[in-house]
Amino acid sequence: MIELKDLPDCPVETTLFLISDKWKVLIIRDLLNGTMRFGELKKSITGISQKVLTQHLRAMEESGLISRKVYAQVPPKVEYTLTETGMSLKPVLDAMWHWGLKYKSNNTDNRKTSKRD
Amino acid sequence: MIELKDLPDCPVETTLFLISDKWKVLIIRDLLNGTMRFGELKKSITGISQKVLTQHLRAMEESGLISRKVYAQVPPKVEYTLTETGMSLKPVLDAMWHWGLKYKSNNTDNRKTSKRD
DNA sequence: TTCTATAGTAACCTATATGAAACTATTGGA
DNA sequence: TCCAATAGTTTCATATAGGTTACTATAGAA
Repeated sequence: MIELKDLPDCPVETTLFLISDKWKVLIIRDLLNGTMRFGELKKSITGISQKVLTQHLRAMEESGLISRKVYAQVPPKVEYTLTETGMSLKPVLDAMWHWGLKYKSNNTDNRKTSKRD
Repeated sequence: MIELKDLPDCPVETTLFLISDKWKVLIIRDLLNGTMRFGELKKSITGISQKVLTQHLRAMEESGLISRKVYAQVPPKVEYTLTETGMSLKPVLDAMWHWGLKYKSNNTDNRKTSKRD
């Protein structure tokens, strides 16, 4: 379990400590829409390898962002769900969503009105 | 200059494309309080090396997040300031700030009420 | 009996990020 | 004359992240 003393003083850094990672943010983005199985995550997150996905899921479980539920069946079925803590990251992701949209639309506008290329 | 076609479809990924990086976020955190000189940033961001700071500042200039102003004097004086685009990341950083605070306080509470260690 | 599906793990290799240290330019001051 | 100060750049070494492939378990279906 992560301990308080391991966390940076600055709250922004604390957040970065837990999710300053492209893959983790993308996992959260997907799980915000609900529980997913391992294979679904792998399909959904373009470019992630099985190893890296597993590593990040383990780390996020460790820091209390997601929970892992194993079904005792064959072939295996494992479901990942955001914990309340993980869910509470929604405002962060929302802010990123809005900013990303705006950045792209600004880029478009600049291109239209720009005098040089 | 970064072009629209280089950006991912998902707005969250677009944001990550530009700031999914601990150092960049910390630079933005500092510059949200106003213009800073190179040396001030270096002092303020614990653990960053000169080389890495320079690299990230260059990249952020490239993506239009910050502007760089060189004063023609010796010893050199270079100031970095968030552009409007960079400034518009404040809601993202704010959300991270709040979340970081909450995560830490939850961690404290859990520790107090937890039955096992 | 052999294949399929799923969620991994393990070993090995490569790529990327970062760190450390030396070096640069230039002016004013001791 | 030589040093301090600032904002770098360059080179080389290392650390961390990620990629690839092979391997595992096991119930049920063909």
